Amino acid sequence: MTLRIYNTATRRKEDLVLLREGNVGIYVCGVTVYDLCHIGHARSAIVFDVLVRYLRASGLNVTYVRNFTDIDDKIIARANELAKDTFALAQQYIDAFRNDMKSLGVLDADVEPRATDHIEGMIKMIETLLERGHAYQQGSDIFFSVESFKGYGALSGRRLDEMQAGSRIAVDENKRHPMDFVLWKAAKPGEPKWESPWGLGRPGWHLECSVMSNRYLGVSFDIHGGGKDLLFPHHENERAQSLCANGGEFARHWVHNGFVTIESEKMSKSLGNFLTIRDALKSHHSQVLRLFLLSKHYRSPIDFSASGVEAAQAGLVRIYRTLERLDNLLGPGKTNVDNKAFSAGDLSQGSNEDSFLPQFVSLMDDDLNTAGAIGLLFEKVRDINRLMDSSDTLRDDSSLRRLEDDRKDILAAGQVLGLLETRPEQFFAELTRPSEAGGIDPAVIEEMIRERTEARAKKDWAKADQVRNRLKEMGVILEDGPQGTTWRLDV
RNA sequence: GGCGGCAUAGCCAAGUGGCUAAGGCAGCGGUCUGCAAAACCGUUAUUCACCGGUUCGAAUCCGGUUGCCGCCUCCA
Repeated sequence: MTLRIYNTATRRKEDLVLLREGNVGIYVCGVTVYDLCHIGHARSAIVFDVLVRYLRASGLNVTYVRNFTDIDDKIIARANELAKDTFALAQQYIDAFRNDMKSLGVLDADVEPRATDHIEGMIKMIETLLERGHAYQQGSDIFFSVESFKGYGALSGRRLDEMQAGSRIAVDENKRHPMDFVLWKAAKPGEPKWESPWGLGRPGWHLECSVMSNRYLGVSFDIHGGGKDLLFPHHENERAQSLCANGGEFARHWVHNGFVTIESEKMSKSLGNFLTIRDALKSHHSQVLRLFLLSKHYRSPIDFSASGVEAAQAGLVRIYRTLERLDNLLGPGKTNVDNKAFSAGDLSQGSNEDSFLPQFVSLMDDDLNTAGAIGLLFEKVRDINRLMDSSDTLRDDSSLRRLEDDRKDILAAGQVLGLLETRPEQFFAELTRPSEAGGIDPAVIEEMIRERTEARAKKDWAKADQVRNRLKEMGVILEDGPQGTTWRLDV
């Protein structure tokens, strides 16, 4: 596997060349914990979740760091609004984040550090920046001097003289250059504060990521990720500080995911058009949301719409129906497949380039083309159904073996995408739970089916159809098969 | 003002120099079924916003036009 992934810093797809062979260090900017997460956060988390799952499945040893920013202006503002303690507020939303991520099937990062646990490191870093002439003090505030770093702007592709600093927000008059940013802020009364050589205060944004990535991954590491909106100023500033204080390369590869829009507009609180993960999960199954969010390339904007998610659900139902058929034919499949399924050795064994997994790998290797990979999954599903439809399959050993292999393959691919990890019957049960399945009594359904079966035996089709229609109105679909009649809720 | 992105069927969406332009959803026709459901088969873009150029060959590269979006302020 050679993952080729777009590097924002060079604006090109590049081979992921690792600093230490076999190991990947990845740092992703998590969330500032002052409110519930929305589906934009979900997309970002899912994209990097898939990246990490894929790297691991390729046999790499991944160290995944995702931080919490738990001290910041917005947290303070929110805490004041609610008359709450900032730490309690942050903790509340860290817990909420963890719950939401779990619901979405997003795996925990290996390290989930918090800014407030690294104040000491931040102070040290500021001292280094001061010593090296990259920072200056104004009163009790410390600023980073963007003009002291000639590479400033290289990451986001901007030039200092082309940016319109202050066009929309007043520039702090203490700054030497309008783009200079704060490293340390003197505490105002009632704000959380820490001791420092410059008096009581708190760190500026950006600094925590520089310190924590360095602490857990080193001066130079492989991948730094986050939403596109973090590119400037956050990542630009982070990079500037880190390179000035630590040297090295900092992040070798920058990966940024695109936004989720609603009605083609970026979600924002001022427009009131943002949807929390919780609310989204009330009306949609988590795997449906995942499939939906992965069905477009991660760098493009994706528009969240009810019809789009419903289409994703219809597609996922199709896959699960096929898995259910496979289970009925072959017995239940393993829910957990070998998570190293995509390492080069495994792939070369008895497979050619046209077979499913190598194709899946080549799509994923091409800048994480999950949309293409999902298309491939559907093609495989059709192949499987076709094979199961052929009448002699039931007695044909080689067909059965092939179906076993096919199932293993799609489950392996699904695992990388964080999909298909549920048993089909459980998936269908979960899918109907949020809707009004509550009013349906299985015993009543069974009785009605018995009634209909009797009518059918007497070829009383009118009565049989009447029962079918009554059930249909209740949202129950009947399926007559060789083993008798089964029922399911309409989804 | 600067920077970046996008435009592919009714809808969603891959494909970024060369076989018949993936796949999903929706629709229509068929197979199966007493009728259905599910599944399968067929069908729905001679064409990829528009104009010009490069090339033996372009949805794919280059230039221009139009439209939409994002960033330059906190944001995943």
